[in-house]
Amino acid sequence: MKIDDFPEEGARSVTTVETNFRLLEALRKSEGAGVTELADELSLTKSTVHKHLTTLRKLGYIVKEGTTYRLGISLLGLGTAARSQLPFYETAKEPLEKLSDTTDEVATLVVPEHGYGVYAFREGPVDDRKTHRQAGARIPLHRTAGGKAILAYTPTEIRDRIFRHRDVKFDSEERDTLARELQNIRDTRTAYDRGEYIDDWYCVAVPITDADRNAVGAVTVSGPADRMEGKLSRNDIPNLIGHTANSIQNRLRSN
Amino acid sequence: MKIDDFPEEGARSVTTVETNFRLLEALRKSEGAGVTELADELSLTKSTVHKHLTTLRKLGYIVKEGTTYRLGISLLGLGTAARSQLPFYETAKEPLEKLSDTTDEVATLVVPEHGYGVYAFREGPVDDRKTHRQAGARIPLHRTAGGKAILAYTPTEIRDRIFRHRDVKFDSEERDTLARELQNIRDTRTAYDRGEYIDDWYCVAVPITDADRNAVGAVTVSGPADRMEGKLSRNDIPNLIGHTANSIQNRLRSN
DNA sequence: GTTTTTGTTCGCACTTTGCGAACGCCTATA
DNA sequence: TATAGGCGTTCGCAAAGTGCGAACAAAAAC
Repeated sequence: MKIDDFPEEGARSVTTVETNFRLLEALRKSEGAGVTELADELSLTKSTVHKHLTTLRKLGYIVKEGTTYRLGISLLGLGTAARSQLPFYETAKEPLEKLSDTTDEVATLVVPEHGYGVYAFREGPVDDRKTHRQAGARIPLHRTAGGKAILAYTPTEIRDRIFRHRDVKFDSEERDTLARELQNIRDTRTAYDRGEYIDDWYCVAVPITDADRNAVGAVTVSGPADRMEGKLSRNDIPNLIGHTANSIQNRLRSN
Repeated sequence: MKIDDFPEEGARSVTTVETNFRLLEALRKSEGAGVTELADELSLTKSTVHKHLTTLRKLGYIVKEGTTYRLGISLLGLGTAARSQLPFYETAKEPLEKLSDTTDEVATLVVPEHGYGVYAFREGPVDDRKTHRQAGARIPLHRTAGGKAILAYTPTEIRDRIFRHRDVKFDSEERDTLARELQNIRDTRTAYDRGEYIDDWYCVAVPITDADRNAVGAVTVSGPADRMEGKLSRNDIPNLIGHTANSIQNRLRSN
């Protein structure tokens, strides 16, 4: 229900709000920007950008330092509220921290949300200022370990709807390969990404499913290709992830 | 600069954006709500609310399950991006986790932002679904330990500007009491909140200051009054916090 | 000292918001 | 099974407010 929640095309929407969020996303990427810079980037006039920024500043969601604008820490409040409403977040947090500790790699909790995977939690030995790796970042479902773990436990028609919406095209060969891979994931409960999504970055994932065997999330461990290669050959990682995922899943289902 | 960043009164702003964020804040508090409920709460028509929700859904920031709308995990991305742009967040995280571990209480990093304190980080043994205690939540500066630690290292004229903006009124006695307390904080580098802000909840804080001796944040430890009372009498907590704050401060200043 | 680039303000045309009313669906109750 | 009241959704339209452009101010670059 949640994973493929898209409004119908042509549904009426508020363009002013869209503009506003384009601004926020621009600020997210640029870590501090001025009015002209943002206006150029988004093809808006300076006055429009200025008015929007002033509004956000008044609301306390962005901050102005000298002549540059930045996202405000207050924005975290919306995200953490969303996260705490996840039925399994509080129980997942500790096991994930432990998982990251024992593997000494990055552990994440991925959750499906309108056709993407979204990191609900991310913890590990990597100081990461890259926004696309932080909690809240969106990742493609069909090219990541966590995403594929989720897709493997998602009904076909929903899967197709997602691909259609996200404009993911497969030729028939790619389609077969994916189908085989998903079957394999269902057999082993383990999904892999060997540098598919980010070069030299390996990731292993185990799905979390609800009582109907539909994916509600995935637990992942990821790290640099060479280091992960070694750890994987010792074959302990998938089991550790599996235990973490299972304990979260059990506590979820016993509610 | 950041702490008292307010747009001039009467500055032009975009009312549509304000409405949209009122909606998001309503969703934040209600953990899932329907169109009618939100329309009533915000005194808007159902059609207006519906259009805004559809827009946010299209952008992927909220999610519709059946007939209720919830905040989406994607919102986390904006907040984590803001946080990672803090010059001392990455270095502060680990010491704070350790502080929470050794004290076995909640440890936080509070940062000043337009007249409030904002939790940039919060970690501890309390499963907290209350939004006003999560990372990103805003707390009053003059009634909390973290806030007072920050105020103690903020120039008087900025302090007054904040109080004016946040509509905090003091009679002359209260003003004197606060002044004495802030002086005491400067002498000891330690601020206390003994149930002032939340009943039966004690908090201890140490400021983080920049090279000009202006506050850029505060490290706090907090917990239930009785338990904290005991721990404080053994007098180890303020020192632990102090060490954590100092190590963050040193690394910040050596950049 | 001059030129360029930046942020900010203002008034206005036109896009768009937000409203109200109507519709259809589902649930509760008789 | 009928019916009433609740809900979310759709639509057209008037009023409102967005977004533009031009002009100004202030700072930075040359």
